[in-house]
Amino acid sequence: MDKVTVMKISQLSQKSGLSKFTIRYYEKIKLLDKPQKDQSGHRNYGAKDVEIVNWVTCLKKSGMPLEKIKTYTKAYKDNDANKVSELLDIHLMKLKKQQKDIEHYIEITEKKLKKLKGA
Amino acid sequence: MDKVTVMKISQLSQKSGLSKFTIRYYEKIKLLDKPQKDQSGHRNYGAKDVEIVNWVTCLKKSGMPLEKIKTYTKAYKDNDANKVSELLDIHLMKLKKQQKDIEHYIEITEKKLKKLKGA
DNA sequence: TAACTAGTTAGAGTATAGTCTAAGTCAAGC
DNA sequence: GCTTGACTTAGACTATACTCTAACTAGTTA
Repeated sequence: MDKVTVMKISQLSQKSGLSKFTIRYYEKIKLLDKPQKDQSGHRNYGAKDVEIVNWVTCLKKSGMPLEKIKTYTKAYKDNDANKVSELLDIHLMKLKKQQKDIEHYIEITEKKLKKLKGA
Repeated sequence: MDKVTVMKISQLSQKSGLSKFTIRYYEKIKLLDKPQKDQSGHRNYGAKDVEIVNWVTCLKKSGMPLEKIKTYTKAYKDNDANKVSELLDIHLMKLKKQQKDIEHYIEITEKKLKKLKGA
């Protein structure tokens, strides 16, 4: 049998951009599952974990609080497709609202700048 | 002389959407100036204060931390137009990055949803 | 074998941004 | 003149999300 991608916490940290502290913290608050450990008790992560962590980061960066992300990943792990779509639909609406807000803030900021530089 | 708009903290709270606690908190951390007080020691706010608070809210909602907002409002009060434009330019760039990121997250989310609903 | 590196744990500490409480003052209406 | 309601203060408390420390272990390298 050939080896599947297996990595320790440092590599997952590098790949995901999250610190080792944060990864362990996410495990502590049960946002991430406890991974398998090797004979020394060190965490072993695979490609699937990278995928999950990156998706969590995506949700987090778009403003979803960790508790909500937890609900989402739970539904995901439970294969509850209905719940997942429902949550993503809501998330999508929020993103679109955010998009509008930011557009608005850009306008305001540009107006302020124009006024400032014109004066 | 006719009366200029004068309001107490409750009305400023209503007009701005910030809680009374938050307004006093912003004063405490020196984000907002101490307003004038009436004979009973109650804060009096004017139209200019509403404007400032709304602008602070705008900056905050677009992700600027309070400490940064403080720097900005300081430059604004100092009439340091150069500093203000500089800060707003940086802010604008961040907003545009945010806009791109959100666009990206919307795409990802829509893709996930399509996959989920198609399957 | 001794040092070095990377990992482990529980739990303490930090940063940011509020949020609320207790105890009090003051003006208006009944 | 007393209750009611809106205000005042200092300071304690909460929530969210990390971030780090101390004390330890296990494997590798000179």
